[in-house]
Amino acid sequence: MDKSELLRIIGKRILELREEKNLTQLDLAAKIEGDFDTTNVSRIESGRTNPTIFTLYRIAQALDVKLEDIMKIEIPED
Amino acid sequence: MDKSELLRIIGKRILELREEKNLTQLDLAAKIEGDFDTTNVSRIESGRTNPTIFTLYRIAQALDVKLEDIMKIEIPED
DNA sequence: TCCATACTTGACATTTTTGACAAGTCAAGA
DNA sequence: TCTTGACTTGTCAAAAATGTCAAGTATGGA
Repeated sequence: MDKSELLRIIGKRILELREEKNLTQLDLAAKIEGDFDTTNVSRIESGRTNPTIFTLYRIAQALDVKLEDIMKIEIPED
Repeated sequence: MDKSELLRIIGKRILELREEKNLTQLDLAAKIEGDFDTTNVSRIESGRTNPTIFTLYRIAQALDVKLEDIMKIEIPED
């Protein structure tokens, strides 16, 4: 799996989790610890950025899920 | 959990996985797809840097574990 | 049609990761 | 002691994430 595919999958997973909670990007950004903008949510969900683990951790916290839940992705065998 | 604690935990987990496989930092760096230096392994294992998800993914691949296995950390309740 | 909401996209400055190299520490063994 | 291997730490440039704002698109409702 290449970088862009990984980022798309992670982003899609975050989008799914956010929609499960019925949150808008604005709601999510507001729940995230520290400064966070809907711009970043959009960029991450659409796979246009390669977030750091701390950024993902803050997102996981705001979504009330574990960090590993965001990583539970069906990784195509290479 | 604050940022530095998260990074220390993730780093420790990678160190554990690497030692389970009896790899040196040099071995690991060499197995990682694309360019990777032992400097980076050291910085990540010691929690001095906040790696991107793609970097962690490449490390997971080199360690033959799933990305989520690196994230399976006992998260202290806040 | 107009408006509001939700989201995307572009631009920008700041900060940080990444990749590379050199030098330093530290421990084990000849 | 000297050397080797493993790892750490500092510096540096290049690339990229982050944070912020503004503008654009799209949809649905009044």
